[in-house]
Amino acid sequence: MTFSVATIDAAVAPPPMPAPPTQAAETVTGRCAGCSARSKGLCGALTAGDLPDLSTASRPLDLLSATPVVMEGEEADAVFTVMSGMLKLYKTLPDGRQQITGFATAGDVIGLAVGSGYAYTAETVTASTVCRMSRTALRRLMERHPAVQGRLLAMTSVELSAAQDQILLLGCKTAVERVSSFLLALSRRSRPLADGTPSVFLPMPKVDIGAYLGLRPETLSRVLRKLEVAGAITRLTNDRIRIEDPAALEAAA
Amino acid sequence: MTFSVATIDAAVAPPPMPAPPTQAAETVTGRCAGCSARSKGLCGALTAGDLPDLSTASRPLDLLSATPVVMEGEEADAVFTVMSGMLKLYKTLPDGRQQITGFATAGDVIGLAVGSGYAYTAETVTASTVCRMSRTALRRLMERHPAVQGRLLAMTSVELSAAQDQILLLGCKTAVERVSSFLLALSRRSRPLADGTPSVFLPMPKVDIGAYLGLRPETLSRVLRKLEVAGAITRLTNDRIRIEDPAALEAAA
DNA sequence: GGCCCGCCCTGATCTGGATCAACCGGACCC
DNA sequence: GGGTCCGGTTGATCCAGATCAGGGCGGGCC
Repeated sequence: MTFSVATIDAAVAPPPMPAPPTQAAETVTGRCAGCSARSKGLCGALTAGDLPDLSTASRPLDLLSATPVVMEGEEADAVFTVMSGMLKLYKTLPDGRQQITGFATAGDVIGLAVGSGYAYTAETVTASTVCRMSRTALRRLMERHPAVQGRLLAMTSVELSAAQDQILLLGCKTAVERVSSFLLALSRRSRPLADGTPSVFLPMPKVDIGAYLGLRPETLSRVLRKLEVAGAITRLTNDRIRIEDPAALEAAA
Repeated sequence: MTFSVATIDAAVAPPPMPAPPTQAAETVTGRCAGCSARSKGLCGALTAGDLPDLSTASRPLDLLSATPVVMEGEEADAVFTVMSGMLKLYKTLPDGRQQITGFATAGDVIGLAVGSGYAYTAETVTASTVCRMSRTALRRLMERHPAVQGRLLAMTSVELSAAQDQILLLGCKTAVERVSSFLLALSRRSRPLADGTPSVFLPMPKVDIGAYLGLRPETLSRVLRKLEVAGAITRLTNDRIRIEDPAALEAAA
């Protein structure tokens, strides 16, 4: 079952990125140099002089939305760094119920596996660009550059901490508390609007946000309405919310 | 606020372990050599020749039950390896609600922190022995023995995977599914009874199991009764359950 | 244009687990 | 012994959120 890779290849957004019009030498050493996620994720652990190692080890992929990247249980033969866009990571129960364990954005690394199989499915929610690196290439990179292993440990630790926060959210909090916590967490990671008020961008469908927070979409909708009536938020468009009263959300979370 | 360490010192089970009656040289190099958790946790990454490094970096502590070891938010100046006993790790909301994020047993490392403060509180549920290592000693050990960092990464990855399983449990599963999953997970990590049937040991109070599974103790009690009536389990004592029908639990999980 | 389909919202009803309350039995202390 | 305390269990009731049902709207396609 190598469905995921086949799917990725099939879903590469046309046109499949023509060769850059610069010199041929640029194509390998320069690809990573100009990468927007260059300073994030694993790559941030390397200096400019190490860029050739990185460029030869990885390959960028442009993906349409709703494209699976890794599938839970499949042979984990590669990791992916998100360069742009957003992916959802989720686990599925035998009867089809799904729990989204996280959303990945630029700089996040997906596909790190403990055993041989991926622990979750990852699928784009918007058109995205990811950078593929085979597991063996990652291992080589770690051996040659110990800082990469350190970075990997730091990133995994941050993810573990986030997962424990999510356990607290799912185990203890009410619907209003969950949504408030979620909006606050997102707002801390996004730029405020031109007028300075914080806002959050929600490109994923409401059913996915619900699946992340352990709520049905109907409940999410009702909670958002309640927060709006209370004056804590304003729904600008379907996928953007302005935080009117961060303190109120903080109190509700 | 160094409440945790002060508490630990105060709670060391008397008598405070008299100096071993062997040669003085043994006291440093030999302590780790005879450790029952020697092959587990961080220490398993080191060979016998490295034992002096380990012995000088760490110090064992005997603790009574209900003793806090690390406190959420406190300055994270040390990590602890569990040698024996069991601890509960939990997070607390401002209003006092608590979510247990995990139980730690022999070989587990607690107190790894992303920032400067511990991410959770850890407290013994039974009398336990833990081995304290300062953060700086751990850093030195990692620099001198790169394998320790690799082991740390592997352990953190396993914990992350477990945390994601718990997110799935809390976000999707019903009470019966949660309890069944919990019993199965525990039974996989424990020895079967003399007659070969699997069993689980539950030294922690029911309210703690509930706080781990996102259930009230009343609900846990009712679910256990239901599983017993269904013939899937037998309650031998208050703290030991025999798994009569693993397949039934599997189906219910 | 008109149709369809997916997403979202809202209202009505249902229900799994929480909450409230009472009781039991063992450990501990006086 | 008798009391108290604490953990566990059971029963009765409640309620937050799930489920069921219907309707609106925008975007893609014929």
